[in-house]
Amino acid sequence: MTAPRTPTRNRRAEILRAAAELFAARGFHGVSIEDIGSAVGVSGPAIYRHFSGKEALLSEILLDISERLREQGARLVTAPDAPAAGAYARAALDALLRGHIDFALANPALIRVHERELDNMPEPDRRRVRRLQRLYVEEWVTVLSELYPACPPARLRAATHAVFGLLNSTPRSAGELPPEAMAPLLHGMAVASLDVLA
Amino acid sequence: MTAPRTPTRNRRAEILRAAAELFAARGFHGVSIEDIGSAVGVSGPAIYRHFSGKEALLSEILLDISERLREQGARLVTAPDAPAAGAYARAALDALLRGHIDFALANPALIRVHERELDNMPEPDRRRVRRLQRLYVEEWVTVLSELYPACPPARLRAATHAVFGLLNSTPRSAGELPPEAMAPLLHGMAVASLDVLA
DNA sequence: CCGGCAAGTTAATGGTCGCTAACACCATCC
DNA sequence: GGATGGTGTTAGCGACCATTAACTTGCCGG
Repeated sequence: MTAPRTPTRNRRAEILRAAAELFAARGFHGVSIEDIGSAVGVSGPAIYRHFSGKEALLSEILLDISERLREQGARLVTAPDAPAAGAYARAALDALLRGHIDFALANPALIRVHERELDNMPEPDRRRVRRLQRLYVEEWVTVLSELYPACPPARLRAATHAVFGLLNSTPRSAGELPPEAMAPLLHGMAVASLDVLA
Repeated sequence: MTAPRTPTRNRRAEILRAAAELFAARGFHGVSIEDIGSAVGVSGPAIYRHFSGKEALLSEILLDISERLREQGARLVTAPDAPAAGAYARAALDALLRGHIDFALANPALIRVHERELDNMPEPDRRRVRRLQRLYVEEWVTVLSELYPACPPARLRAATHAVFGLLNSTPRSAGELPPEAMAPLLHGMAVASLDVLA
């Protein structure tokens, strides 16, 4: 009765978190299975009791990140009805920004892995991640095209990628400002930068 | 007389360019010496005729990038005299932006390597690159502190990193827009985003 | 009590990789 | 024209690494 609950799930989650942290710090090829094992107090091949291989780890990490971002975006955009055409889109953009910023500030390591390690994924899953990323970008483009209807889609997409670069700077500027100061700064900078699309 | 000129220098430069491209595409640990060799039509250990090892390649690439950026920044900031206090700083920021954007658009692979591979460098050189990067950031902060004197330095530094993220999005949004359209877009977005520091 | 399963362990295997060794070619200089 | 040095080549060595095999241990249902 006092026995350890959910024995497998905890280890799985532990391993995933440790692997993400290590991948963020040293890159996929710079981390060995042994490294990941000893990071959770277990040595080497014990990982294979929970995952089919090293690539499976990366796949699960990246799929989880992409799904969380995409789902968050979809939730916020599909949600309410339209008070006034422009005001709704403005609120949706605000929500997208807030969601992305919160995620980036809370999980700088995940953002780093998401940015860097796509090409090290096995093929079937890579396509899925790319699809999710594309859908997420399209959420942004849809909202932005409502705010800036005169702007061609290619320009909206380029601006979206630029804003992602801005928001994802969190792993690089770690420690410069506390998160409570960083969040509104990034929000303000993003909104202002997008206003040149008008 | 029709013999190949500057035999060593060309090979060296060729190898550096190929290595940078490969490092950008697959990451330092994802590229083998054999890969680099065959990318320049030479096989494997021939690289060691020109470089002492794989890490030396990365060192030379990163030092070159950091020095080019820093030198460019220093040149533009130290250059002219001050017409009006604010107008000069405005021009200096414009020059910094133009320089960084031109570099990023012309060399997306180098930007990628510069962003990602610092930790794979051997220690003595890593410190030098970090110093150059810090100096480059300080150029920006100095100019910005003139434009936004009320803004605390930590905030200026965080904003600078964010703008770098925005400008360095070029490798990710490749092909969305032609460079002639991308450059003014990034310039405008950066200027606008920095204006929230006022 | 006991068979089975989940989750570890260490040892071994096969492959890749960085790097060195040993040798070959060819221009140039005395 | 022979020594020299720069630039290649292929073969081999030692290290590391992902993965598998074989074995241990402890919990838990019957």
